[in-house]
Amino acid sequence: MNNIKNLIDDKGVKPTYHRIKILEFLQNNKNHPTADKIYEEIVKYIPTISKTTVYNTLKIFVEKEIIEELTITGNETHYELTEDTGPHHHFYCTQCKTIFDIEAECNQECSKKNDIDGNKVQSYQCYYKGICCNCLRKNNNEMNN
Amino acid sequence: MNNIKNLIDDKGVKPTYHRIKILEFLQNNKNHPTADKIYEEIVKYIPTISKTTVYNTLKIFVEKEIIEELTITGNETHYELTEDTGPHHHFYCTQCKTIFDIEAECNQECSKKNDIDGNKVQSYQCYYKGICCNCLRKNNNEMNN
DNA sequence: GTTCATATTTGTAATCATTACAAATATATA
DNA sequence: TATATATTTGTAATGATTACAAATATGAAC
Repeated sequence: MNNIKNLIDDKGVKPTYHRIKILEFLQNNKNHPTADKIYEEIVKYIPTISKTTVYNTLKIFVEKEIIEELTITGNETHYELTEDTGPHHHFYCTQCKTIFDIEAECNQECSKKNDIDGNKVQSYQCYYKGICCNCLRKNNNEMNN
Repeated sequence: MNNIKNLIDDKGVKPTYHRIKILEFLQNNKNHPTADKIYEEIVKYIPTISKTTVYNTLKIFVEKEIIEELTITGNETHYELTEDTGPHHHFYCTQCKTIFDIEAECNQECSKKNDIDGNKVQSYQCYYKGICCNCLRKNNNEMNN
């Protein structure tokens, strides 16, 4: 709670109750939620919160690089904390729509560049799309029945 | 023209006039156009074409892996030919909204995997977001005036 | 060539995430 | 306490994409 407050404060963002709760949720949910998912969960605890506030807050957090946005699926943005856990890739399962982390065993150097060919880099993302192992197994079981 | 016809035919897609023109456009425009941009240009030559046809066609092409979709910006999908030019990254300028290729000097091996940790890979993308060198220069000039 | 089944295309309406915007509320400052 | 500023809220608008049914074209069988 307090470290979250400081995290926001340090970036020059006023740590309001709403903002703290949203960041807290992202810290406890590493499954790359969408704005809508965040709203659905937060509204259980803050019934008066509006979806616009969630969008506004997420936008501020992205600008301040407190969180990062993942644009993988094409129709909704997912969010994650700007982690201290080092660079990682993402896997998006087109069947169950889940996004999960993939250890980035290669291109560590790419992720650290803040300049490439004279262009100023603000963020770097890599993602795989495909069928996750859970769905593969499920599909296989259904085939054999 | 004929090679495009064959390219479509080989993938089991009937090479209709619309489909050939759409693929032809993508072959001549390497600037990662959106569905809307493709429609705008094609409709000049085929005034009766509908936007739905463009979307349908692009979807078929993606399924057959004739083209690839880039989901970078979060609010619209960009398309490019599944190139024979080897893997590359993309740079998205948040100021001028341009997408251009970046030579992939690292992680060549990642892009070739069709299995990662037991998950079946269908596509792989890496992108940078930031300010391109043209916009940087422009911004700099404006500052000095 | 005609008939029939199928594939493709079209146009319109719906969907859904996100944003715009102005009013309402809370917060901080004098 | 009064006033300015920041935050939050609710509603309406936007815009890319999809759903869907009707219209049209294509191809095979006769």
